[in-house]
Amino acid sequence: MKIGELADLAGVTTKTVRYYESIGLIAEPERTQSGYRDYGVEVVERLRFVRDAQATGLTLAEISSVLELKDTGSTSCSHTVALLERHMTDLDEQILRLQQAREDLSALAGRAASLDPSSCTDPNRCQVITSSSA
Amino acid sequence: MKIGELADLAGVTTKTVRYYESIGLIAEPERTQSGYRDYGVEVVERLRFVRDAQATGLTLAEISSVLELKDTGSTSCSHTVALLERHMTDLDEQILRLQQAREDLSALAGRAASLDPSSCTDPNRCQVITSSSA
DNA sequence: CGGCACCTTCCAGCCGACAGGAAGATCACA
DNA sequence: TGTGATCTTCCTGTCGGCTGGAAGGTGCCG
Repeated sequence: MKIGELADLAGVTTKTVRYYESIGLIAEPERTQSGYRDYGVEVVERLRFVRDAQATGLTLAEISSVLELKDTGSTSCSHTVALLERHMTDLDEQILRLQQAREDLSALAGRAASLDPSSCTDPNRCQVITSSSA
Repeated sequence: MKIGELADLAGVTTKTVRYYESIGLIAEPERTQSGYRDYGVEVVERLRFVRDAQATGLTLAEISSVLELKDTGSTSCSHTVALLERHMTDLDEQILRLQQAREDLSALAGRAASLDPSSCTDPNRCQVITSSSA
C-alpha cells in the first residue's frame, strides 16, 4: 500500500504520515523499486491508535513512549498505566484552571452588565477589567 | 521609570515589555537623552491589566483589542462584553472536551487495572489502548 | 578611571504538529 | 504517447508568547 492509500484509510494526510516517520512514531517502511513507500495493513491500525491516543490529549511524544513499550514487547503495562494516570492528573489540573478562569470571566461579564453605560466614558479606565480585579 | 523598574513592578521581564511594545500592546514610550525607554507609572497598571486578562485565558491579540477600545475612549463596553462572552463559550467547549478526554482516560486506566498481566505479553498489541476503543 | 549593572538593537530559537510548495520522478489510463 | 494524479526530497512557514544571546552604549559608585 502506498502512502496516499494509507493516509486515506487512517484519516490523515501524507504529510502527517511522513512527519510521523521523521519523528520515529512509525517505522521506515519498505520501498518499491521506484522508491515509493510501501506499507502493510498493520500500519493503518497504528495510525488509528495514534489518532485515538491523541484524542485523549496525549502528545505525540507520550504516544511515542507508549508505542515504544508496545514495540519492545514489554510484558507489563505499568508504564502505560502510569503515563495515563499522570495525564489524568494533568487534565484535572487543567480543567480546574479553566473553570476558575470561567468563573473570573463570568464575574467580569456580570459586572459589565450591571454598569452604568456612562461610567465607560472615562477614556483612562475600562470598568470591566481592571488590575484591581486580580 | 526605566524598563527594568517597570518590569519589576509589573512582574514581567524587560524582554516581555519590549515584546509587548513590538506587537503594539503598549505604546512606544518616551526616551531619555541617552535613548533609554522612560515610562510613566500608568504603564504599570496597563501591564497588570494584561497580566490579569491573560490569567482569564485571553490571548494577547484579544487583550489588544480590548485595550484598543479603551485607548480610543469607546463610550461603550459592548465590544468588551461580547468578547468576554465569546471567550466564555470557548472555555465551556474546552472544558467539555477535557472532561470527555478525562473520562476516556479513566475508562482506559480502569481497563488496564482489570487486565490479567499475562494478557500484555502479546508483542503486537497493547490491551490498554487500541484503535477499537475509539 | 575602573568595573559592573543596566540599557540598546536585532536576530535566532523554542514548543507542537503539522501545512505549503518547489522540483523532479513515476504510475495509470485512454 | 500524453497528461494528470501521485509519489519523492527538502526547506520554509504557521501559531503564541516569549527567551537567549551577541555586540555595543550608558549610569553610577568608589
